Amino acid sequence: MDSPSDLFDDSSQPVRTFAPTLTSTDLPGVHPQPSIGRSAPSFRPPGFPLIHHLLQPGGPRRILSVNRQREDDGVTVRRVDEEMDGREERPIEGGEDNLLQVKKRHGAEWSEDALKMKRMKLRDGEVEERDKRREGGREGRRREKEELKEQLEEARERLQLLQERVWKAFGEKHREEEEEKKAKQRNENSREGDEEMTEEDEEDITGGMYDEEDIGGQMEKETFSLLSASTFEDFHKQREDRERRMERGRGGRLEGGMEGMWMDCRELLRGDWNVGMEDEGEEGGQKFAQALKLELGSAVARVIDRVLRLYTEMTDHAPSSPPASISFHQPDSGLDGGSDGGAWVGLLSRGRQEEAPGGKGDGAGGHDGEKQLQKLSLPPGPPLRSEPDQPIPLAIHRSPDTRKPHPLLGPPLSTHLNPSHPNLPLHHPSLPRPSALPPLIPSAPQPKDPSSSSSFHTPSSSSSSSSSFPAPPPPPPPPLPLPLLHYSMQQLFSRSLPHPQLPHLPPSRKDYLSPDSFLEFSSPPSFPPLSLLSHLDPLLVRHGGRERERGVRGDGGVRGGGVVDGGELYLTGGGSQEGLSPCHLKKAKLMFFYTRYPSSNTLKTYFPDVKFNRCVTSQMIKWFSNFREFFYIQMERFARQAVREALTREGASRLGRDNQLRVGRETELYRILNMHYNKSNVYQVPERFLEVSEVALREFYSAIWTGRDSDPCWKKGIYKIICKLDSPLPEAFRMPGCPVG
DNA sequence: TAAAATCCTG
DNA sequence: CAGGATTTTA
Repeated sequence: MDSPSDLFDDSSQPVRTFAPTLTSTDLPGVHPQPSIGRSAPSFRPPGFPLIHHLLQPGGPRRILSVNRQREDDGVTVRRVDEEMDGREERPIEGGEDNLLQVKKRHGAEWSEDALKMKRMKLRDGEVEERDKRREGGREGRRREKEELKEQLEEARERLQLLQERVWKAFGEKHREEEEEKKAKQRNENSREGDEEMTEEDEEDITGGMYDEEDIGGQMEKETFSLLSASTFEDFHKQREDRERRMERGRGGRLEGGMEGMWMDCRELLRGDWNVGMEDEGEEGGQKFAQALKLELGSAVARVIDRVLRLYTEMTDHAPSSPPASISFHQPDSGLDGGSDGGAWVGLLSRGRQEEAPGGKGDGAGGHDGEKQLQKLSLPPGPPLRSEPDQPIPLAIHRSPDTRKPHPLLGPPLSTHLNPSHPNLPLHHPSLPRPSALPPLIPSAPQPKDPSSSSSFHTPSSSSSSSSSFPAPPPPPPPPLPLPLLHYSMQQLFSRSLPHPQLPHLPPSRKDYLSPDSFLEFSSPPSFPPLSLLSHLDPLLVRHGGRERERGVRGDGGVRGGGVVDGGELYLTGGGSQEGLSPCHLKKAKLMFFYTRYPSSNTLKTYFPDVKFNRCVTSQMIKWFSNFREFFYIQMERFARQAVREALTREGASRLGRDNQLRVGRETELYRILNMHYNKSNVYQVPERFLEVSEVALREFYSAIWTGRDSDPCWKKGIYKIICKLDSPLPEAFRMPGCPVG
C-alpha cells in the first residue's frame, strides 16, 4: 500500500497524480492488460483512500463515518437522508463549527427517540416511496417531507419536555432507572418498527452509534458526566439481553414502532417513572441513565452525519460536483445556499467519490444495493459515469500526437538514458537528497513539472477515468488537512529520534500497513539498530549522524537478547534462528536489489543468523523466486504497455519509444518496484538495480515488439540475461538481522 | 535424481 | 507470499 513516505510525498505535491511519468513521453500507464500474456495481477494503484488513516487524528473523521454509513446502511439510510432533504437540519450544513453549534443548540431537545422516529417514519413510507420515485413522482416526496417536518417539530417539542423531565429525575435514581427502561423500550420499539432493517443494519446502527461516541458524545461529555468504559459495557450487555427478550416477544407487539414510541413518550410525560423500578438496582439504573445519555448524543451525531450525507447526495448528483480534490467551493446545487456548507460538501463529496471507483475495480464486495439506489436516486440528468471494469484505452487521454511540443518532452535528440532531462529534478535521483528528510521522501515521485497539464494525467492506472467525473484512487489527496501534516511531522520526528522507550507498536501487519512500517523504524524492535542500518550500505541514506558514529559491527546492537520483529520475538544472539522472520524477508527483498538469483550459498552467507535447513533454504529460494516473478511481471507489463503505446501513436519516433523504456526513479515502474521490495522506502535503491530493470524492460519490449513472445518459452532468454546481471552484495548485508525496518 | 526454477493458484 | 505441479538443470 501506500507507504508513509508516499503520503508524505503526497503532501508535498498535492496536485500531481500519484504516478509519475515514466519518462517525458509518458511511458505506459499501468492499466491492467487482460489480453496480454499471462494474466498480470491487476495493478492496484495506491488506490485505497490515502488520506483516510491520516485524517484520523482529529481530522474530518466524519468523512469516515459518512462513508461507512454509506456502505453499511446502504439503501435505507440513503433514502432516509434524501427524505430529510436538508430541511429541518439545515443549520447543520455549516462547517464543523456550525455542526457543533447545532449540536449545542439542539442537543437538549434532540434525542434518540427523535432519531428513531424520524427513521421509522421515513422508512415506513419507504416502499411506496420507492415506487413513487420510480415513477418519477416528486410530488409525493415533497408531501412526505412536509409531513415529516411537521412530525419532527412535534417530536422535538415533546422530547424537550421529556428531557426536562429526565433531568429533573436525575436526582431520583429510581426514576432515572425507569426512564432508562423506557428508553430501552423505545429503542427496541423503534427497531422493530423498521421492517426493512436487516440484522446487519441493526448491528451497524448500534455499532455506529457507539463508534461515533466521540462525535456526538462530546456534547454529552460536556453536559453530563462521562461514562466509564465498564459502565458502558454493562449497559451494552444489558441492552443485548433486553434485545433478546424483545426478540421473543417480537411480533404483534409494537408493529408500528411509532405508536410504541409515542406511547412511551406519553408515559414519560405523565410522569410514570415507576414502572419496573424493582427490576434493577440503583446502580444499574444509573449506569443505564448514563449510557442512555451517551447514546442519545451518539444518535445526534448520527443524524447529523446523515444530514450531511444528504447534502452529499445532492451535490454529488449534480454534474458539477467537485472532482476528487477536496474543494471548498459552494455547491452550485446548494439548496438554500448555506453560506458555509461548502466545506462539508466538498469533503463529503470527496469521500463519496473515493468510494465509487472502489466498487468498480474489484467488482467484489459490490454494493449492489447501493448501485441500484444510485440509479434510482439519480436525477434524469447526465448519467453517472461509473464505467465499471471497463477496459480503458491506453492512450485515452494522451494527446494524439506526442511529438508536438510538449512540456514534458525532453530534448528531441536526447537518448533514453539522458539524465539531463530538462524536467528532471535538480538533484540527480541517485544521489541522496540533501534535504533534511532524505529517507522519508520517496525518491520516485519527483516533482517534474507541475505546470504541465499532462502531469495530471500520468500513465498510471489513474487514467481510468479522465472524465470530469472524479478520478479514482491513484491521484494523491490534494491539499492535505492539517492533521495529516501533523501526522507526517510526527512520523518524521519519531524517525529521527531512535526512541528506545517507544511503546511497542501494534504487532506485525507492518508489511501491509505502511504507516506502521514507518514507525517501526524508530521503534526499538527494529532490528539492527540505526547504527547498523547506517552501515549497511553507503546508499542507505540516514541522517541520524550520531547513530552512525556508534560502533556497529559486532556490537551489542545486534547481538544479544530477544528482538521483536513484526510482533514476534526471536533470538538473534549467539545462535542461529530456526525459522525466517519478517525481518529476514525484508532483508531478502533488499538483497534482491543486488542479486536476483542468489545461490543458496550466498543466502547462507548473508543470513548468518539463520539456521539453514532444507526447508528454510527452499523457503528463501522460494522468496527470491517470488521476487523475480513479481519483477518480471512488472517488466512485462510495462513493456507491453510501451509496445501498445508505440502502436497506438503511429509515426512516433523510435526515440520516443526508447525514452519510454527508461526506469528512472521518477517512473511509475520504479515506484512499484520500490514499493514492493523496499516498502518502507528507507533503503536507497541502488542505481544498478535500475539499470538491470531497464535492461529487463527493454528485453521484454523488444521481445514483444518482435513477436517473440509467441514462443512459449520466450522469457527464458530474458531470464538468462538478467541472471547475469547480478551484482555483489554490499558487505553490510553480511550482518545478521534485518537491514531496515 | 535432487535441487532449483517456473508456472499457476489461492 | 506459500504451495503444488511441472519443467529444467546439473
